[in-house]
Amino acid sequence: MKLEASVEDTSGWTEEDFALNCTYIVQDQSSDPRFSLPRAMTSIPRNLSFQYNRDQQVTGVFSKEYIPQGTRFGPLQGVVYTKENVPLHTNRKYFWRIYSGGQLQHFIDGYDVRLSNWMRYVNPARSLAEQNLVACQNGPDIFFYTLRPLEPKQELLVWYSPEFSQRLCGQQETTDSTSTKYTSDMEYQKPPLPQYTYYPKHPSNPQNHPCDTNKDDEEPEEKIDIERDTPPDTPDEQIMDFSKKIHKSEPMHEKTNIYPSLSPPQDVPLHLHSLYGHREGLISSYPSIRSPYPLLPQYNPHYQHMLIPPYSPPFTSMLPTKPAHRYGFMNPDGLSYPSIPQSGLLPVSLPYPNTLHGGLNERGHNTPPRGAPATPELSPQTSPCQTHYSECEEAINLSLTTPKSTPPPSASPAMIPGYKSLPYPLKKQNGKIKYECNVCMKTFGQLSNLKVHLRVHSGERPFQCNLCKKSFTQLAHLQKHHLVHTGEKPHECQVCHKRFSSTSNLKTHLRLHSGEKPYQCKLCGVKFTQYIHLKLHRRLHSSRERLHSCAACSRSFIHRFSLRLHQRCGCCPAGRPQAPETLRRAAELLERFDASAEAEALPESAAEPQVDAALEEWLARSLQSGEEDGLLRACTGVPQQQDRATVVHFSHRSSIKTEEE
DNA sequence: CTGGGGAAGGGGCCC
DNA sequence: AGGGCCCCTTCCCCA
Repeated sequence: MKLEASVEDTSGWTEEDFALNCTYIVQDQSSDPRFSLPRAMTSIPRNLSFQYNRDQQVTGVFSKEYIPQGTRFGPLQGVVYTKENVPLHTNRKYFWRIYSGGQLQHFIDGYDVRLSNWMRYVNPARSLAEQNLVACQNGPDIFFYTLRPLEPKQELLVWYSPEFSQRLCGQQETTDSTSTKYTSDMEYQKPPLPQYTYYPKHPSNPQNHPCDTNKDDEEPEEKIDIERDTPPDTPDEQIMDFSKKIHKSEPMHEKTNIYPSLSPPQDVPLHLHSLYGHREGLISSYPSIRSPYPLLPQYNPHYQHMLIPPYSPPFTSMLPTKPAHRYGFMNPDGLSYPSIPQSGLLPVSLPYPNTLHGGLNERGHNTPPRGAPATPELSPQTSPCQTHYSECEEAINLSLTTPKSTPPPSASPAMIPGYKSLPYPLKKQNGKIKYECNVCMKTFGQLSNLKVHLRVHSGERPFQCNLCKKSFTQLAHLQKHHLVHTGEKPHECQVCHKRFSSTSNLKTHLRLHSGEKPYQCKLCGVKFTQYIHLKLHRRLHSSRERLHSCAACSRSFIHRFSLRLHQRCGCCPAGRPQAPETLRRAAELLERFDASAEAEALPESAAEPQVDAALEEWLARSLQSGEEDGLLRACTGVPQQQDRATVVHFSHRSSIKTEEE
């Protein structure tokens, strides 16, 4: 497997390959039931945005920021039907077929905007060149994977994986026969294309979408369609439902020309062929040609009975072995949502800023087990006719929380050092297998540790406090947090019997009794029980202006006499040559003296003997606390005394150590 | 302003 | 995979 940061060639990948090699998981946003907008609108991940037309209808889905290759979106959500319980008059434009063991198992219907997710709005790619998403069935779910990195403001354009196309085409006959089983009263007429089947017409049965509990919701959609002067998006007329949206300035005939293998029906102008045809699956919101042919006999009324769409990938490299079929576009967006304030942005009713991190999450619960085939048999099954909700609801809800940093994967490519298409690159260190984070290159001995670590980058916080809604990356953190609400303090100090919520805090507290101060200032030797106190203390030193700089090297000092010492003792690289390690340690010690109380007490104009005396004093004090100083004395020429013989011993130490008090 | 103490969160390792 | 634990870090408040 390739590990370089280049874009991986996925042309030979199976659906399982996409599942196993995907690096980033983008989950839907949770839909707050208080929102008036449907789930299809509110579920859009934060790193994506809708594009709207003048009528505030969704015309496409765009990236808001850089999205790496190997990012997974989904699963597609909608109403689940089995073959047997598909309502006869349901609109099949948003049907996706789920197969198991080569057999059609059920459909996921994205028609109902309240029960489907944002993926219904993703437009199909019109060419291999512009395709950047591939639709794959993993288990019982359909996911979209990025085939290549998406730049900000790039439209998401999807097409089926080769396997997907194969299944769809391979099932044509099977499903044809299935469909005809319950079409006794249909007006059968041979379709113009051999792949078509017919849908039974039941004019007397006004059955609606089974989950359309509120019929009022349905009406505005139809009304808007009519107002657009386009055919209503009803089962009876859906085939006439071409889009009202203008897609860029590209003329339609260019689109059709992209797919010369698609066989358009006769009697229809070529440029209109792409407007009709898809009855299920990938349908387009592109469009926008108002038909100069108000009556298209070959589509109406017979096409309205069509059950099986002519699935056909538009790209030769993805073409199945079966003959190519027609490829067309229809408008999936027959809906209008009022009060969308800004096009291209999330609805303002969402309770979070749309600029937040893109929600690139770690591989979620939906992911098939690594190394195991992503088959329906291995994945949880969804019962028929129930809303196909994500199994990651918990994590989705948590995505509403605000991680402190933007996940690097959503940043520019340059900020993703060594981005790889493999989720967990393996490394061998000392004979042991290490799992490497492909964002920060940190390695882990256990895969589970890496997975937890990845939440640092993804921003995923799967564990939410049900009291304050704060969320955490680890369950233990949530459990610890819960003590805040209960007031429980399980850890008691055996000395003063004060209680603490965590062992860490108890341990810090115990230092007060033991006198331990592990954090020492390198410059002045002051010690602290907590690191933060040392950090705050250091600021005092750094705030001192170092006005006396060495002309020969980059070092500067608070005091002029320190600079003189620096030049005299050979600490300056330009002076007496010293071994690099000796030089470093001498410079370090001089810096400490420069910041010491003894140096502070000296006047800037202090003569050399005065400075030497102060240095000697500082050394004595340092020695009392066990600090190393011999080297500095040797360097500075301060006369050695017998009682300081220990400095020779100390000079052998490799670094400044704090002696326990 | 600085030092000091506690509260709480976050990352990682081990089992 | 996930729980438990440890360590580190930061924030806040007070003297």
